[in-house]
Amino acid sequence: MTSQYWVLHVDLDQFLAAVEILRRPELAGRPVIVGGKGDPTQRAVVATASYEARRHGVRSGMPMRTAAKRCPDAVFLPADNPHYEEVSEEVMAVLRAFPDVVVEVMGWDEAFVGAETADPEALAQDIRAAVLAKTRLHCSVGIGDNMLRAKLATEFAKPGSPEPGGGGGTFRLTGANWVEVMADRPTQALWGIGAKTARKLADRGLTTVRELAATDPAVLAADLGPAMGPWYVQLGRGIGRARVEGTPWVPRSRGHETTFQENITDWADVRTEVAALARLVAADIGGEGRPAARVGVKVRFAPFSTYTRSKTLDAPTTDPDELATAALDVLERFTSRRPVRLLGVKAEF
DNA sequence: TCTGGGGTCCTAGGACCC
DNA sequence: TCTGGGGTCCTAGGACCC
Repeated sequence: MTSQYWVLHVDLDQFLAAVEILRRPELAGRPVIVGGKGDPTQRAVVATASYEARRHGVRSGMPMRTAAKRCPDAVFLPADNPHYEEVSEEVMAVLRAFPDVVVEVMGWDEAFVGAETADPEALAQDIRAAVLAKTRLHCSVGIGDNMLRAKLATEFAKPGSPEPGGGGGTFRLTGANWVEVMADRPTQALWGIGAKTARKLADRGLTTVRELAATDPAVLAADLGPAMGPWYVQLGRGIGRARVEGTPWVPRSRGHETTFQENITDWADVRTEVAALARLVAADIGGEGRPAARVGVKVRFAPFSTYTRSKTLDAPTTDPDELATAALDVLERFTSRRPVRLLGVKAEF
């Protein structure tokens, strides 16, 4: 066997729920739902549902209230982000400990691994075994000849995948089986095409990956934008970035936002909250030593209409007073005084 | 289904400049 | 003066992802 470059996509199974079950083993086998403050009557959404909860139709992103209706017997737990961050770091350290691999972290619970190997399935199994041994967490690994295919392959590796040959913890998706596995699926199965774009494509007669792949990129460029149009066609053809990048990520922005349990009706309170959010952001970017060049404010009025305003600062700053003043200036550009559901402040570098 | 919080990138129009 | 063309920055919004 000859060695070649492979992309592996490592994705922890039901990460937040699995971490909580490790802390409280008596929860094993029970439907566990992690999200918000763990109170299903509050304004919050599900961050992760255990497989048992998913069997009742609970999904991430679903309002906690809805989850409670679908699965009243579930154990609801608050999201403990600092802990998940710590556990995630342990997992990433296990990946980085493999010799001659490049690791690109995509979130708490997933990462790409680039490696030169003759046997990517063996490497995938080694990774799964090492992660399990060192962290007691299970993961699935997608194997691909680029990042797009590796990422999509993971879904077929996951426990319970109905794909023939799938569900076994690893799955390989390359140019060799792309058409067989993907061509008849809806365009939304692709990583980067959501509900809105899938509908736009369907309006143009493109419902399957096969149809998208056969489209002239120039036609979609004129229609859906010079970058996005051709990119969608590339997605349909299974084309994506081939090399995993190990260089550390430099954030472009840093922000905080809050949804209030009760809408705010007094504009003086809105101003107070915006100033507080700006100081939170200032603390973050001050700690990172990166001054903000722009400040943005987001306001979501009840029931759910969202607007943003922003401005470029005269000079970049990390000063909390300056950032709070700038955020309040930007806030003044909102003229509506309807009840406010959410406020956010963001710094751009 | 009464819809979190953290982000990224793209698009398009207008301002402004040469 | 009825009027070019290119480039860049600013801003708001949209879509997507974890």
